[in-house]
Amino acid sequence: MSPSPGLEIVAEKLARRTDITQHDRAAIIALPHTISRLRPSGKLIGEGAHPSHCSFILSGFAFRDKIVRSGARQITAVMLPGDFVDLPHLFLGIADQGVHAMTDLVAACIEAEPLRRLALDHPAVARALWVEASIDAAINREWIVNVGRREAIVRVAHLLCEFALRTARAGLSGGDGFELPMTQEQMGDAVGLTAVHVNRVLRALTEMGLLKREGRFYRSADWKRLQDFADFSPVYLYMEHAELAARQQGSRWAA
Amino acid sequence: MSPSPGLEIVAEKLARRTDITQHDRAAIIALPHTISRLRPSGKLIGEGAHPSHCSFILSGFAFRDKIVRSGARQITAVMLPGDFVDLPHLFLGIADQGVHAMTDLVAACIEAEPLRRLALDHPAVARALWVEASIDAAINREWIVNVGRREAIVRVAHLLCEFALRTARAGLSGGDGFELPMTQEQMGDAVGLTAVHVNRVLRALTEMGLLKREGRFYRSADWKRLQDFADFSPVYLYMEHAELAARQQGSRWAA
DNA sequence: CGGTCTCTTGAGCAGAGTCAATGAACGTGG
DNA sequence: CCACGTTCATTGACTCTGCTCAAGAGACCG
Repeated sequence: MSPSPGLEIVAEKLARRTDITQHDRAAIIALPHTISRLRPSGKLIGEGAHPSHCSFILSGFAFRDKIVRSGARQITAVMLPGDFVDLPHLFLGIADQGVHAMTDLVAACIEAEPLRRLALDHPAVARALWVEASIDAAINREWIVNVGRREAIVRVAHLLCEFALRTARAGLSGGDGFELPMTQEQMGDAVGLTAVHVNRVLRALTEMGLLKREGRFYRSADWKRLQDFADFSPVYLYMEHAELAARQQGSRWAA
Repeated sequence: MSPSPGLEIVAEKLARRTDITQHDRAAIIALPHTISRLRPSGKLIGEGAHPSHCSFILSGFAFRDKIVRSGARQITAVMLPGDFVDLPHLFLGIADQGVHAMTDLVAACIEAEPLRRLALDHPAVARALWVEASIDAAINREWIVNVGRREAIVRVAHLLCEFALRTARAGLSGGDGFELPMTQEQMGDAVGLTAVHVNRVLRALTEMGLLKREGRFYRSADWKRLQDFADFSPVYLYMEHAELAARQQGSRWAA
């Protein structure tokens, strides 16, 4: 826990979608915070906890989950560098879900109360945070659809399409594919399948020529065709127009 | 569309969780709006539309849904009187989902831009709306879990438990049960099952003595036991303490 | 009184789960 | 440097939950 790397990157992130004044920016950077480093499966927040801070991911992946009575886990969200981890709980007292590191993780833990005050006193910041929270919720809704009404192979394809775009937006996609640092068990927990079935379905996608895998690195020879197969439309990610146009045209890693 | 019934009730709703000044209250009531009446399945917002207003339900039920390629529908949320319909889209340009009336519906359609301005200029209002949006999202997350990781009969029981509390909070629960004006097909679309299977599962719940049905009116002889069976914990509804205590003790309709 | 919508129930099927075993990759301690 | 334990990926055989197809019965409406 060192207070070294500043919150400039948080201000950057918020400024990407919303006009932020220099004054707002300074207020963001001045927020009290610590830097926290976690190992895979390390706990950021426990289910039922009263979070006193709101984390922002600097590097690594994290996920939110809930455990059902049978012991099964459902992952409700995966967060990438540049995502806020705790926005859903910022104005609710209790976390209704746990948050864990998926990989080695570095996060800026911003104290919640100052952040709430900042949001309420700075309309532009409020707006920017609100948009982030709204997108978080939009992804939740798409996941309900994915888990509820698509067959297994389409679900997994959809998950891959989502992360293709999100990793690209986070600057993690090298150009012709992306690394998705989830075990097949975690993928199953995200889309409501067992790890065994995820494995079979990944094989099927590969055999169909829609996907290439090397470990956890995923490529597609025909990105557009995978999106079609996956019933994937990126609207719910609410990406900035420029970004989306670039991705859609395949400037990054579509064939 | 008549501007008659005022927005006092919206101010009330927001004041239930957050302290709102008289000034805030006046600003809310002054928001430009119309009253709209819809028949079942009438459209409030189409998927892909650019909503220019944010509705608040005065009476009746509404739901949000998305259609997948196969033509199947997934309901992502059901809204009751006192719920905001469009909060998830307020600061996003496009609606990623459709919103329809489930029953005869009366809603106050508040113009979006003035509402946004109000929220940004009045911190207490922003906070109140943010909390509402956060609860909306919390329900989404619980639905992901329900659809992804619970077996059919538990899913349906969970849905019933949720609406037992939410209808009670909305003042719709008569005392010993509640009316849930959804067809079994809609229930299936909400929990990721077919109508046929919902029917079978409702029968099973009845035969287990956990549920009594008369048309769409649902009762339980042992509310606590149904909650246990349903793996239901009301935390995610973030009800006010007083409400929750009352419900939990069965002062309304638990046996 | 016919048409439509919803609920109900049966019979058979299949998609995804369970159980189990094997192998690869990796880290760790001797 | 190697033996071992752990985690993850992979594959097969079998099971079962929930789906599909189909048909009938009320209820309601024009």
